[in-house]
Amino acid sequence: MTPTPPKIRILLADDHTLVRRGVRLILDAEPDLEVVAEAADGAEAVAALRDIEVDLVILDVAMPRMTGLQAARGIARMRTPPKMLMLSMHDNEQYFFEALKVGASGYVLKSVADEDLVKACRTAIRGQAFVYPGAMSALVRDYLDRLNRGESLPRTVLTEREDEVLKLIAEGHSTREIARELTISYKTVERHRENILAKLGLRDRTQVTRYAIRAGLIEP
Amino acid sequence: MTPTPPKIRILLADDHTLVRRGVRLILDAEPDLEVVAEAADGAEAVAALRDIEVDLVILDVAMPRMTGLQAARGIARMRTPPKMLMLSMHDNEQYFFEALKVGASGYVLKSVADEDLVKACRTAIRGQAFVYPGAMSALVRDYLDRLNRGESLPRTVLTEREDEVLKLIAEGHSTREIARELTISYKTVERHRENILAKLGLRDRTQVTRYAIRAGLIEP
DNA sequence: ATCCGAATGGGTGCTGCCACCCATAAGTCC
DNA sequence: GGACTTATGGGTGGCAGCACCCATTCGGAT
Repeated sequence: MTPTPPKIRILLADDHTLVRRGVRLILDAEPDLEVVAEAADGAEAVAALRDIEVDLVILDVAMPRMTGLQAARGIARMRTPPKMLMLSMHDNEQYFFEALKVGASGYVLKSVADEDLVKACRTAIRGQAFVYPGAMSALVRDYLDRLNRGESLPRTVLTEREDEVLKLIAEGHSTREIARELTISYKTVERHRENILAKLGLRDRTQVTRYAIRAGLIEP
Repeated sequence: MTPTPPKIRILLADDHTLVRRGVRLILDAEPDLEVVAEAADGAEAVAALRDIEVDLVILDVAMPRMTGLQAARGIARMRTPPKMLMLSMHDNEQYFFEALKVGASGYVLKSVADEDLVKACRTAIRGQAFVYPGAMSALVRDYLDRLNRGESLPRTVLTEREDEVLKLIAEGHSTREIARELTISYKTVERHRENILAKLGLRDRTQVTRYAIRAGLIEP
């Protein structure tokens, strides 16, 4: 009897039972992959990592209590963090960038085919970045090219001040209110807002709100 | 050899491959249930119903092109509509009421346990309403009580048209875009928006966005 | 027959948002 | 020392959002 090679140990975090079923079904069918634990939210996933050792964490981007992105930030700060693969419902560039920013090795959609999910796992384990196929925009391609050439880019898009203003905008405050809150001029807030919209490629406050919620910066 | 009883024929509509995997895995394991077709969005589901005959349609509430709720409205208008079971990611009253309003027999969360999903299917086929367990708020309980006493529904605050406008506003579309989308006047959209703000007690589009996300009407 | 709600559309005016233009002080990087 | 970024602030103009006002049509309920 030949000894089987060690399998890639996977922690699966998603709040939807049905999704966990589907993913587990696909991964456990592979000879080199094994789902060794499941978590129903981000906090649970982080807690589980303190008890068991895994090679790869598959995180749903949007989960209650602690979103996948928030969890990923925490996991990335561990001493020997496992690889991370973000699972998302949204074919969305902003999300994708957020995921890479927090240290994920890949980003796959819940609408992916089986083989792509398996491929993403193996790619992530090898330490390479995986892009969900079929939806790779020029923006994403550029980003990955730079990444592969070793260029540093993880510069946070927004400055600290812009982050503050972003949050206040997303919380529904008017420009005037924000100015009062930060004790700066109305015009300065407008300037920050302009920069935020330009940098994130958004059009107005409504989109800022959705962005901030997606990114886990504020609660809905 | 005893003849097997006819299985309940199910159409499964969800845009996420992984969810379809999970649901099919669970249902096909039951002796009396059989997933005979799948669809990746609402339009596909409606189209499929023209070709094949099913007893039950399981619809994801949020799908591209045509949402599950929209599809359900269309299906309900068929000559002999199949039973409908809405599948949602959100433990959310607004969604639940919407589902019942369009004629669904049940509403289950994607986080349900296997048995509950199976139970929901069988309950729907018997023509009874199914409420996802564990998340039945007082509001829902009241509603079902009234329903069982034969009283008419307390009607959701917003009209169908207002719901449409609400979603489009929350998705970041401008008044002009919405007018074009719905092929109505700019002023009419403004009127709907005014009514929405008044009815929900909101002040502007930003708050509408957060409300819609909180209510689970749109994805962040 | 009447009344009401829902959907449609118009007018007017205020205010806020957003896109351009401009500048300066302080800090960092090379 | 210059180049660059960040944070600060001003001006101007256009258009959108929002709050009021108004009306018509249609269908269902009383």
